[in-house]
Amino acid sequence: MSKEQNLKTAALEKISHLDYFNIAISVDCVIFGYDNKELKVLLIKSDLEEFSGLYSLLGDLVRPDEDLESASYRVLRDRTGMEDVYLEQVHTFGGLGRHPSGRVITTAYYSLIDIKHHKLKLNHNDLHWHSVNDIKELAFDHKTILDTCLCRLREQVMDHPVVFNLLPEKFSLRELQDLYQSILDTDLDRRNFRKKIAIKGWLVDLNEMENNVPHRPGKLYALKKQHHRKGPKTLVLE
Amino acid sequence: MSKEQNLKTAALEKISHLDYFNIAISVDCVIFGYDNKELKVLLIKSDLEEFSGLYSLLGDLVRPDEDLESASYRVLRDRTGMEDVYLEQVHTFGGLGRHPSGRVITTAYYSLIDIKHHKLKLNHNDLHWHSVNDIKELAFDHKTILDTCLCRLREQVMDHPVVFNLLPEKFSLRELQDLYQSILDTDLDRRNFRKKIAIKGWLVDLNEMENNVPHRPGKLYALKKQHHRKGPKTLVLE
DNA sequence: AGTAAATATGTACTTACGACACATTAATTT
DNA sequence: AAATTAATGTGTCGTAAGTACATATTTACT
Repeated sequence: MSKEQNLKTAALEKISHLDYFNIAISVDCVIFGYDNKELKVLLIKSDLEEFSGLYSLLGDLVRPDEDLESASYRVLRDRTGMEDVYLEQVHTFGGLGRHPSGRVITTAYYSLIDIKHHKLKLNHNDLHWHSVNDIKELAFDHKTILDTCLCRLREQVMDHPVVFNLLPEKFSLRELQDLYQSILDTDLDRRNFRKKIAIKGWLVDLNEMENNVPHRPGKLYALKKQHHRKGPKTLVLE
Repeated sequence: MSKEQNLKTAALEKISHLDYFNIAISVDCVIFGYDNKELKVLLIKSDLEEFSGLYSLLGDLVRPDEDLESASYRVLRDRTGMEDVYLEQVHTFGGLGRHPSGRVITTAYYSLIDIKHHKLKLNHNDLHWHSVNDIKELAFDHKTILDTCLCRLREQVMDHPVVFNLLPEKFSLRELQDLYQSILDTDLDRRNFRKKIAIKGWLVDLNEMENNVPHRPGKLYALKKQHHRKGPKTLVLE
């Protein structure tokens, strides 16, 4: 290798080394909620000029002294005031042009919370629940991120007892079915749905009844303790 | 806010800003192969003193001008000489202590290649195929990464035609069953396995026979063109 | 020619899934 | 108080897929 090439290589390496650390990493949380028979997601008005008028997911840069889950929980805590929330990593998005101010790679998480239990810390802020079905466009690549997380949620819903995090502790089978229908965006046969849920063995019959419903009240159920899934998803290996 | 606090905050922000860009991001590839009825993974001797004697996955820092898939393909190309390889993102690992030289967040991919078709570019290097079952310990958190990717592969195997990337173009049903058994680490009933595969409709009967086998030769099959899955996994939304 | 080893195939049993109808209960209305 | 309304609660049948299991056939090898 010639002397010039050596110099050139050294210079390149120097630049490269600096650039390697010129990539920022963030987390974005797709925070799902459920209300009025609709699946909702928590969004905030984008503060970037490029995306003025558009909403975006809740996210933040990852700090040097926290891991990815900690960063996600910080975002969740700051925005919703909630702590023990179901959280699951979905995908990392690293496209070159995804952030107008520079190179930012983001890891997307989805989480499930009971809307009723959270006091929006920030009514002064432009933070609101939006019906997932109504969302056509978001800032950055956040629409893709949302779609990816929704897709993951739909994959999970029948095999894992996660969506109970969207409901109050006690619920009727009708409420549960309505929730499933919102998530899957389909109608389900009531008898087959009940059979399917019964087989899972996830629920306990509380021997209580709904009240304050304008019709015959249904039985109330709760998720069995052993199936509670709060906190970050634990990797189940093998 | 007092003046001192202001100064303090400004200083903190300065430090924080620098630190934000003091996180490096890498990709690690779990490159699976299949040979001698065993599932293999491509590993290299770790070059870090802390992990001397241990093997590690193949990875590299992500360059500022490439996205995550490009970085993974670069690693694959450099190490195996192969281009059109199945690749799927699995998980991002961002623990604080995972890299001894500093903060490195890594996105893990797995890929599937036909061992026979790749000319190990680097026999001089300490690059070798290892039986997945024999691996007890790896450098960094790479054992966890490997386990996570193996877990994902097992989830995919029955529902998606991906493992054919591990086989030559033409194969017998016995070879395919052996492969499934290696991946799932179980015995499968031959008749039920064939029925299950037949129902998928993934294969074409080539009307050819094995040869050079020391027993009655079986029919040869190939994956239908329409089910070929090369390149990076395409996100199928909704 | 005989033996060994693998291929190729079918049936009976059980379990899950999907379509579908009717009696019951409580709140509301008349 | 009786009738109406709207939702709850439950069972069957046909179909599709999953599992367990045995025998005849073909080729290579000795």
